Amino acid sequence: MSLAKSSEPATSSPRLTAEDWLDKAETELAKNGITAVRVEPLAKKLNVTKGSFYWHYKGRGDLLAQIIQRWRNRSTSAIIERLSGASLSPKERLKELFLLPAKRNQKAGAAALEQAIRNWAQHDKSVKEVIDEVDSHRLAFIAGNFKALGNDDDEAELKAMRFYCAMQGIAVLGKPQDSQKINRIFDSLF
Amino acid sequence: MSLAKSSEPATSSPRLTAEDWLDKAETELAKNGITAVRVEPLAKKLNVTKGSFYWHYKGRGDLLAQIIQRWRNRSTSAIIERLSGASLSPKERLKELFLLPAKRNQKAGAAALEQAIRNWAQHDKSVKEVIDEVDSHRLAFIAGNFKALGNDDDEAELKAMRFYCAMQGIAVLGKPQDSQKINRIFDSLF
DNA sequence: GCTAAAACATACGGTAGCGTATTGACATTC
DNA sequence: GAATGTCAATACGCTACCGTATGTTTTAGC
Repeated sequence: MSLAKSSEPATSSPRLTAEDWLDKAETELAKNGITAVRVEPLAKKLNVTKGSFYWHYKGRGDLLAQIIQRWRNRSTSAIIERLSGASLSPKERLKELFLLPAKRNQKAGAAALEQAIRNWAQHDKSVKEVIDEVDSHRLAFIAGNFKALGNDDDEAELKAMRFYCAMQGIAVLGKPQDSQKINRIFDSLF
Repeated sequence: MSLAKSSEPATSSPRLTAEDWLDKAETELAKNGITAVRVEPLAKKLNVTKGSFYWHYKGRGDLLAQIIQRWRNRSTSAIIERLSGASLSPKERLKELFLLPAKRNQKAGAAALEQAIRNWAQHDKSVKEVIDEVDSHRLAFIAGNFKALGNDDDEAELKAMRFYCAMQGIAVLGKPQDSQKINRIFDSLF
């Protein structure tokens, strides 16, 4: 059986990769905040000892740095995907974006992850910079769509800000929120 | 000098009260999150040892419980104050509320405190309950003002939700944000 | 000024986590 | 099949923090 390429070790591979650690760390971050992503507890959840961790990473700080880096890349490229996601009108694009936090298609709480990172940024300046960058990126994207809908630059900027604030507000309130009311709020933002 | 009544020990009183611990804990919570409110570090910042703390409180959990309790009381009574703050039109009331996070009149970041608590609630169910209660309270207050402006129940509820989401969104983005733009957003929410 | 309570200090045992050093188990390559 | 590289286990020292137990000092009442 030399047709190896065992890219998927099914349930639990005997060996771990650096990404496995990142994934678990991300999950833990989303669930319990940045202070909960510790190497020894993570090791237990991965059924290994921290001896493994310190082979893949220089230390805890290294792991945290890579977490925020990966999130930054994904958050910006995710928008590009939607941008290139053709066959969508500007308003449809915005609706997709608006309903993201509510949707469950995301891998187990992308909204929770963002919340956790946003909170993390309150005590970490470098993380705050990443968030500001992502926010600017998103705002530019949203404003672009409002312009495509016929708004002038000034109006588009304002509506984009209002749109994004409402989005984040819904996420922060963190209630189930019947989707009907959310839809009506969406429609009232143009 | 028997004209005592030393209610204000000026800079640093020789003895501490339970409220002094609460204040410092609250400050620490707002600045660095709930995991940063630890008894020994707090003791250092208060220039005492934890021997003092364990006289005033049963333990760390006790302190945390009182923090959230005090915030709950203040957050609900604060609205009542504004309600009774007469000589204000409904719209003026809403504007006051809307601009709260931006204002610096609050004692060193009431917005940061709320953010920290909101995050804390993500890993603590009992805290989440308190937040939900406060949110409901505020939403009811906001909706009441929209009704006073002539909106029917349904419309008022929707606008209140949109208003509150925008508010929280602005707070969560946490940028300096020129107040002019915020004012325009406010005006567009009616 | 003696006393009891209030406010704080000191000292202790215990846990959890970080990071390092050393060694061990496979796997690959030659 | 011996060397090398990859991934992980074990053992260690260290720090931070919790909570308790037990002094010690300050304050107030009489």
